[in-house]
Amino acid sequence: MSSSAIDSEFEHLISREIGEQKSAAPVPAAPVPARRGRPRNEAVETSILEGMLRLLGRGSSLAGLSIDAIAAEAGVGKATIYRRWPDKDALLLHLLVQLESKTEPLCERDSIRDTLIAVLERIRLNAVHRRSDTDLAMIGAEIRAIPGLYCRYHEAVIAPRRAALRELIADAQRRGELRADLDPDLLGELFVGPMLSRSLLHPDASVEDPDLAATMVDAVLGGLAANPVHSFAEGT
Amino acid sequence: MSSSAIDSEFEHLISREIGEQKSAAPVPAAPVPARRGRPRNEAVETSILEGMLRLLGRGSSLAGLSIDAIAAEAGVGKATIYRRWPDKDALLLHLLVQLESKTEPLCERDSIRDTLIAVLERIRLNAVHRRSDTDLAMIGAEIRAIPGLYCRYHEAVIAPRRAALRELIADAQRRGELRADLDPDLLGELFVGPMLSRSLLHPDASVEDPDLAATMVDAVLGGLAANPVHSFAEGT
DNA sequence: TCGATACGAGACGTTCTCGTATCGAAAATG
DNA sequence: CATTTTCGATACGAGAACGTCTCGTATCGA
Repeated sequence: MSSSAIDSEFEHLISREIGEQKSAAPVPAAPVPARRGRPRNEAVETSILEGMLRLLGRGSSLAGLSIDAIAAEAGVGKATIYRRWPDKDALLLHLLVQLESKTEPLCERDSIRDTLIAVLERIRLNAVHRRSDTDLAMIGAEIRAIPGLYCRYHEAVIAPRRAALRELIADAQRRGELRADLDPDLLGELFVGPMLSRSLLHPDASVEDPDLAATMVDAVLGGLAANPVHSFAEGT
Repeated sequence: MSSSAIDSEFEHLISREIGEQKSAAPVPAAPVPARRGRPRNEAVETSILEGMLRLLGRGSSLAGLSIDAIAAEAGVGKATIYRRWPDKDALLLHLLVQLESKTEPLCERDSIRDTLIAVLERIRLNAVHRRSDTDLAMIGAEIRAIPGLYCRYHEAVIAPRRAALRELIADAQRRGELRADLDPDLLGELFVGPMLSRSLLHPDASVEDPDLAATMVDAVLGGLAANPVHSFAEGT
C-alpha cells in the first residue's frame, strides 16, 4: 500500500471540478484537447464504483474488497482500474469522497432542533438499510483498520461535516436557541454522538424507531436530570 | 480464519474461572495431575498477550497483527502459540476477553452523576494514552473489520457492560435522579455516546481536558436548550 | 490506412499470512 | 538414564492479494 501517488489522483479530481483545464494544450478555444487514441469510456468508472458498493452491500468489509473481486464484479480488467487510480488506497478514498459529495450539504431548517433532527435522521437511515447505499459513517468504522486511509478520510469528509455542524450550532447559540456557555464542538458531539454510537457500535441496534432522532434531540435539549415535577408525578 | 474451534478455548477459559477441575484426574486431593513432560511456562502466555498489546500500542490494527509478528515480539515460537490457541481468532478473542475481565466492574458511586462521570472518565483515559493499555472500545472499532469476531466480542464484552449500566440507570430512575419517561438504554446511550464518538472517531480528538467527563455529564443532565437566564445574561 | 490509446481477460511475480512440521535443547517424571 | 513434553527457531506448503505485464480487440484522430 503506497500512499504517495494519491495526490495525483486528487489533482485529477480537483482539476475536473474546477474546469477541466488540466492538460496544457496550446489550443485555447478547444475545451477538449482531442487526445490521440481511443477515448476512455466514462461508464467504466461508475461501473467500478457501483460494483464496489454492490460488494459492500453484499457484506464485504471495506478492506476486504480485493482488486480482483472489484474488477470481476464490475466486469473490467484490473489494468483498467490501475489506469485510473494509482493505488488501491486511492480507489477506496475516491469512493469515500464521492459518497460524501453525493450527500446534500447539511441543509438548515427553521430551528436548530429541526436541523439536528435532520442530521440524526440521516445517520439513522443510513444505519437502517445498512450498507445498501453505504454511507461514510458505516464505513467510518471499518476504515480504521486501514491505517493510512483514516486520516485522509477524516480530513476530507468528517472534518468538513463537523465544521459545518459547528457553524450551525454557533449560529443557534447566537440566536439564543442553545446554551452559549459550551463549546459548539462539544454540543455537536452531545447531539450526534449517541446516534453514531448506536448506529456504528451496536450490531443489533434498535434504530428502527422512526422517532428516535427526535426523541434523542429533545431529550438532550431538555436535559436528563429528573424534573421534580416529573419525578414525583410522573404518571401524568 | 476458522471460527469453529473457538469454543474449546472458551471452555478452557470458563473452566479455569470455575475452579480448575477440568482435567478428569482420579486423584481428588492432587490439584495438579502431574503430567509427564516438561511443564508449560505460564509466563509465556502473558508474554504473548503483552506482546500483542505492545504491538497494538505501536500502531498496529487488531486485524493487522500477524502471528509471526506476535511471536517475534514476544520472543516465542509460533508453535508455542498454536499449542495454546487453536486459531488466530481464538487468540484475538482471548485478548479481548482478558482485557474486559481486567476492568473493574463499573463501581457505583454516591449519585448517578458521579457514576456516569466515572464511566466516561474511564473511556476518556483509555483514549488519552491511546492503546497503551488498549481497551475494548478502542478495538471495538477496529474489530468490525473481522466479521465473525465482532458478534462474539459484542455479546461477550459490550453487551454485559451496557446491561450493567442500564441497571444502574434504572435504579437512578427509581430513586428519582433521572427522568423516568425514557428507556434506560437510551439514557445510557445519550451519556456514553458522545465520549465514545470523540474517543473512537476523532483521531485528533480533544480528550485531554481532565474535566471533560464531568462537563459532558452535567451538560446532558442539565439540558442543552438555552436557559433564558443564561442566554440573555451569559456574560456573567 | 495507420498509429495511438482504451478495453477485457488473465497470466505472472512478489509479498504477506496462516497453520503445520521439524529440529535440537531444556526441563520435568519414572 | 529414558521418556515425554515444552521451548525457540525456522523451513515449508497453501493461498490470498497487490500491482505489472501481455494479448487480442475496439475505437478514436490524422
